[in-house]
Formats: sequence, C-alpha cells, structure tokens
Amino acid sequence: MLKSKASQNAADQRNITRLRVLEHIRTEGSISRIDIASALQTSPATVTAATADLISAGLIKEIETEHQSKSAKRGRPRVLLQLDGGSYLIAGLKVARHMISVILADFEGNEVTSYKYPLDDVRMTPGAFVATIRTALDLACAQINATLNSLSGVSIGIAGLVDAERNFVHWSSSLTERNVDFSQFLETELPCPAFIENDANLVAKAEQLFGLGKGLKNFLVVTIEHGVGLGIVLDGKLYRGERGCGAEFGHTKVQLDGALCQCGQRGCLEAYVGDYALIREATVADQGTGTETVAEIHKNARSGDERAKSVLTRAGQMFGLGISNLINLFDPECIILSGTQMDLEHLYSDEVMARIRSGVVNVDTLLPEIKAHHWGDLMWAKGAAAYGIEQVSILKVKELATNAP
Amino acid sequence: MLKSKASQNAADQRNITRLRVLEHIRTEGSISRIDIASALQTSPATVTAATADLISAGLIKEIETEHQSKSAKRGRPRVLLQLDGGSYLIAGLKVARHMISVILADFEGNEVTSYKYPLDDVRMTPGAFVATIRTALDLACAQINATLNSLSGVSIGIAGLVDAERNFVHWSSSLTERNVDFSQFLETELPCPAFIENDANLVAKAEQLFGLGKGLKNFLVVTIEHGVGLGIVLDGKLYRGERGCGAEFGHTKVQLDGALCQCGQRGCLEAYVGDYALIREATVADQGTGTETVAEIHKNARSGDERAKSVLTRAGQMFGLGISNLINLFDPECIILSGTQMDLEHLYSDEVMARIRSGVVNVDTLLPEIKAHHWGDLMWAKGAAAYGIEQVSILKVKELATNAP
DNA sequence: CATATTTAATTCAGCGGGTAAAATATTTAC
DNA sequence: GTAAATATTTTACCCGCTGAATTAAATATG
Repeated sequence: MLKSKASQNAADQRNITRLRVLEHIRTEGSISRIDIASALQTSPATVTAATADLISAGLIKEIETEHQSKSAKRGRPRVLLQLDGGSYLIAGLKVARHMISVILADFEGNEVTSYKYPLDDVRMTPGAFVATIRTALDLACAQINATLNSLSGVSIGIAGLVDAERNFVHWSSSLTERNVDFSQFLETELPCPAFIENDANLVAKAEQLFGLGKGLKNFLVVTIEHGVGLGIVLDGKLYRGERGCGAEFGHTKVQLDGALCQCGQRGCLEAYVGDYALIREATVADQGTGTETVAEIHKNARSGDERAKSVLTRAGQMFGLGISNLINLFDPECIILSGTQMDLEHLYSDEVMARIRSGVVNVDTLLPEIKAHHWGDLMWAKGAAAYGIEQVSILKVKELATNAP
Repeated sequence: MLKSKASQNAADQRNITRLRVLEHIRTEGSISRIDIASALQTSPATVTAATADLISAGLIKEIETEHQSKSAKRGRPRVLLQLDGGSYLIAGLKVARHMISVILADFEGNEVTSYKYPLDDVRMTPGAFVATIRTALDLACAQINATLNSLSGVSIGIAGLVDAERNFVHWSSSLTERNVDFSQFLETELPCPAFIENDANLVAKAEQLFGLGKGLKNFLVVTIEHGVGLGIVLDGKLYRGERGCGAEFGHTKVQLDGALCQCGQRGCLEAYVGDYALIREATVADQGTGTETVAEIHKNARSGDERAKSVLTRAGQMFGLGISNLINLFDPECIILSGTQMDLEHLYSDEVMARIRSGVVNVDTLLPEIKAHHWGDLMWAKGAAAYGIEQVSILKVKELATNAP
C-alpha cells in the first residue's frame, strides 16, 4: 500500500517530531509537556499531539504529578512524562567467541534478566548462527516465564563489518561465510523485528541513550576488550562510513611497519593495546615461561614487576597517541572509554592523559572531556538492548503513522 | 522584526527545498525541471515554485532549449536551467605568509580575474589585516574596472583555527592576536557580506561545489603545501568539530616521540611530509651544505640521487600510513589529494598507493577512490571563492523568504 | 469557603509548504 | 492539420505546526 508523496513527507515530518519528543523524554528521564516544548523550541500544541500519539503507542506514560512540589507555586501542576518501561520487552545479544550473552531489558533500558549461552564453535554457518540465537533467546525468556512472543525486538551485536540498515554482514569473525544477508533468516526464525549491528556501535548507542553520552551531539566511544573498537556519534547520529566499515580505530596504524596484528597488518594500535598483544609481550618478557593472563600482568605490575609495568606503559603510550589523533581529527565534545575496570586501568591513567594532552594541537583550548565508563561483562549485550529499544521506538512510531485514525 | 514560529519553520523548510534545487543545478551543470523533480524525489509543482524563486533572485536562469536534440522525441521540450553566472561577483582571498591571493569569480565559479598582493609582515593586527584585505580587493577590482561595491560577497581563507559560523578566529599564524571576532571589523570595512574560514575547509568546499567532490556525500580533501591540511565532508556538510578545531590531519601522530614538528610536538605527519620537513632531511643528507628547495630535492631524486630519493620515500611512507588511517576511521567515498603537481608527485605514486592498501583493513572490499587534483597556485583563493558563492546563495535565498510577495 | 490568580494542557481555526490532478504549452508523428 | 507525447504551470487540497482561545487544576487570599 504505497502512500502518496504528500502524506509520505508530512508523515515523515510528524514522525521526526514524535521521535524528537520521545528522545528528549528519554534523555531527561521525566519531564512535563511545557518543558519539552521550550526545550525543543516548538509549540505546546505540537507537544500535546506528539505525546498523545506516543502514549497511545505505549511508548511513554504520565506519572503522578507531585502536588506543590519544590517551589509551592500555584497554577495547574505539570504532568510529568516518562518512558513506559513495562510496555515492551527487548532482547540484546552479544555474540563473542565462546559465549552468547543475552539481556532482556524493559523499555527504559533496565535489565530484566540476563543469560549466558556457551558456544562450542567460534565460527558458525548463518543458519546455525540464527538457530543458536533462537535457542539462547528461548532459554533467556524461560528464566522469566516468558516466550519469544513476549519480545518486541531483538538486537544482535557481533564483531565485524555490518551494514546495519540492511541487516547484512560483510564479514564477521563469528561466521563461516562472508556477505550474509540476515534479513531473510531473522524474519523466518524470530517472531519479532531483529537487528544486527557492529558491537562497538552498539556500545556507542548505549552511551548515547542511557550512558555518558546522553544529550551529546558529537562524541566518540572507544571500547576496550579483546580488541579496540570505536563508535562515532556525529550530530547525534551513528556515523558508519560509506560502506559501513569505518571506525576501525583498533587498526589505525601507530607505528610504521610495527608489531604484527591479528588482522595480518603491522603497526595497528590493537597490536599494542589488545589483550593478546599484552600477553604476547609479557610472554617474551618472561622468556616464554608460560601464558600469562592479562589479570596476572596487572597483578605483577602492581607488585613492582618492571617488565610487566613496561608492557602496560607502552600500551598506554600507544593508546594515548591514538586518542590524541582522534581528538585532532574529530574534535569531539567528549570521548568515552568503555570497558571493564581491569581493561581500562592502565589506559585511563594520569600518564596516558598527559600523553593525550601532549599530542593534541592547540593546547590552550580546553581538551575534550575524556571519561571512563566501567561496565560489567554485559556491556555489549546492554548496548545491543539499547539499540533494540531505539529501533523498536522507530518502528512503533512508524506504525502510528499508518494506523492514524 | 521577529517572525512567528510557524512562518519560521515553514520558511526554513522552503529555503531548504530551494537550496537543494540550487545545489542540484550547480552539481548537474544544466538540467530541466522535470529531471530535478525526479532526482530530488519531489513533485514538479514544487520544482516550478522553487526555480521561479531562484530565477527571480538572479541565482539561476533558463537557457535555450535545443529543439529535437538527441533523441528526437516529441512532446514539449525540456527547458534547461543553469546557474546565472553573471549576476553576482564573488571575491575569494587566501592569506598566506608573504602574499594575499585574490580571485574574483562569477557565480558559476569561473575566474574573472586574479591578483596577488605581496605582504611584508607575516603577522598582522586584526585592524591591519582587514585594511590590507580591503586594499588587495580594491586593486583586484580595479583590474576589471570594478569597485568593491560590485562584489556580492568576500570570502577569506587563512591557516588556523576558525569558527566560521561566527567569523571568529581562535588562532591564526597570520595574526598577532588570538581570539579575534572579525564580524564587526568586516562589516564596517567592506560593503558586502564577508566570511572567514580555515583554508583547508575552503578547498574542500571548492572540490564539493566545482571539483572532484561534486555530488559526493562523504569525502575527505587532503591539502598538500607548506603543511598538510584536511577538509572533512560528511553527509554533504563540512564537519568542523565541536570547537571548530578538528581535521588537524597534519598533526596526527604517525610516530611515537618522532620528528619535531613546527607546532612543537613530536611525530606529527607534517614533520615528515611538509615541505620544511623535506628540506630539513635533505639538508642533513647533504651534510648541511646548503638549503635545498623542494624542487631541487625532486630534481635530484629524479636524476638518481639516492639520498633525495630516500627523503621522498619516507615522506611517502608516512603519508600512506596517515591516509590509510583516515580510511580506516572515516570509510569515505573518496579521498581527494589537492595540491600543485610538484607537491603531489611523490605522494600520489604507486608505492604510496600500495602502502595505503596495505594499511586499510578488509582488503577484499574495494578501496575508496583516491584522486589527485593538481591545482595551480590559486587553489586556495579559488576555494575561498567557492565558499563565498555558497554563502551568497544562502543569503540570497533567505532574502527571498523575507521579501515574499 | 468562595473566588481570584496562576500556570499547564488542550482545542481550534488558520497558515503555508508540498502534492496530485487538471490544465496548459509546445513539440513531433502521421 | 490533427493526434499524441511530454514538460511545465495552475489549482484545489492535505497535513503538520502555530497562536489564540479555552479549559483544567492547582494555590493565594480574604
């Protein structure tokens, strides 16, 4: 049922307004209509219309106004609006090498339950991939006596090159095949809309919607884990590059013909900062006596082991160089370093910050804020859930448009 | 005279449509209304309205339709539209260390005349700066028996940190002062609107409007000259960063604690690729026998001088590394290298391209196009003129909105 | 306690940009 | 010359947003 151009454009405009309102409510937590109008520079009448639509879609709800609250003013009290957390259940998945992590989240991004599903094979065929995801979802839903049908959206994060707009995976370390179009697979296997995205972009979405990037227009999210990832948010939108394969911060080169990276190239940042790089170096420093874990390297460094310290110091130097390059190129409002406490420890130090400062041109202007966000191991799955929540919001608003009275 | 919200938004919308039409005509050169409608996914009625406005503003004109041209089809012939080149005269200036270059261009970007005004002082006070610009403009106008009053816009390019939206210069190597607000200065000294921008951004604008970036959404322009500059065009718009000091490609670090750069930091790309870097290296290679020029280095390399060759080779290696990092981060449609024939010679070689390829992740996808654009020495001034043309377009369309019948 | 006052939210008529459809313009085909 | 084809313009209308008027819901006041 193709709509005419006129109603297309008009509906588009209206959806944009509704999404802007929804987004503002999400950012503010709870807010009255009149404040939305003034913040978005729009008229109260428009806000009334938009919020009515959003309420009827179950996306937001009114909460009881606190009478004579703070400033005991008279006049009709403001009715606060906030996300309607309970109305939709969203699943976020992260596919890692030996594990699928699942989070079921409510519409406000709160974790309802989580589940970890161990993986035998690092690489799967597309069919096995989708089937495994389905199984993991079933088990996660079972934990709260729900079924797949309770889900309003599923969002899947994987490492690799993903064209999120088409649910198309150019390449992923979790798949045996290249160039897989998941739009078919997912539609037949899952009873709700599903989305695939690059994992670093998902974390960026989580920071934007619920984390340290709330309300920011231009910021970068650097993820630290096995590798080094980057999510770029410009003008409030994820920047994915022309072919969907940008933001490969971990593989920017910090040394001409430098250390060998997993990707086969030399001098990648990841080859100095990734966990395998640390382990490789530490092993050499130990004269190859055994395979040390990253945790052990940290422990040894703390207890004064000069070789372990040196490994972490160089990682920090290279990391600082890379971050200062990001600032020199993007001049963002803020850079968020996302990872576990341990992964960030040696990368969010005074020495690294000093090196960043010394690598950014024009030191008299204030440096962009650099914040560390210490996540637990569900960081990626939570990111996926955040993306799912946003995508479901967009779908519900679109449905509104077509079902208009 | 403040307009109401309603007319503001509506007028905005309309201006956006008119600018989109104007932009498309500029990109296509000459095009009929029906083709504009189909290209912009809009209705013929809207195009009729928009083009009528643009014609009345003197921005575009109809050109004689060629009867039964190519395909001898019947039906009413298409009327081609194109920019109305003659209607406005725009000045573009580039302030360099010892010279101000001026271009007077028509509205289609064609050079009407050019003029070079030698500078005694590298650094000037803001007052002297504006006065000098005025003098240079006067002399340039005199060449075609025109006056300053003939100009519809003046665009000024300088090296440094510029907040173009406010005509505010945070810092420039051409000024004795920091944090200069030129909006006042220019308004009193010049009889027409004037704009200041960072010089690399201007070249990017020139590529977008009239050069190799025509019609592209996401591309990068790397300028090679004394230093290495970058202009970033994302989603069709210049990306300037949060504080207007992004795109400092020349000062991204390609070597930890590497060669000393003009900016005082170590390891900057520019410290390996800039002309002063080449001269410094070559002088060492010559055992300090004298100051070689870049042209001589090239000549020596061509005639087999291994030391000169080595200087250029390393510059190329570092440049290739930097470019591959840009691709890894931005994944652009295209990278345009802009400079003189000589400056680009050793940087647009097969060796450098091979190094770029070897530094970009995911080699199975096609590399973004890398094009060299060999400009003459008026590159920067032409860039300024391009920016001026765009700004004047925007102003004229805005005037239309307020003068509507 | 009744009423005035204040502020929030909603309703409603109208503006204005964009559209589809109709009308008009201008050509070639026959 | 007339019909057919194609481009452009005109016209009536749709729809989102707005300002103004209205309604709603609280406090202040005497």
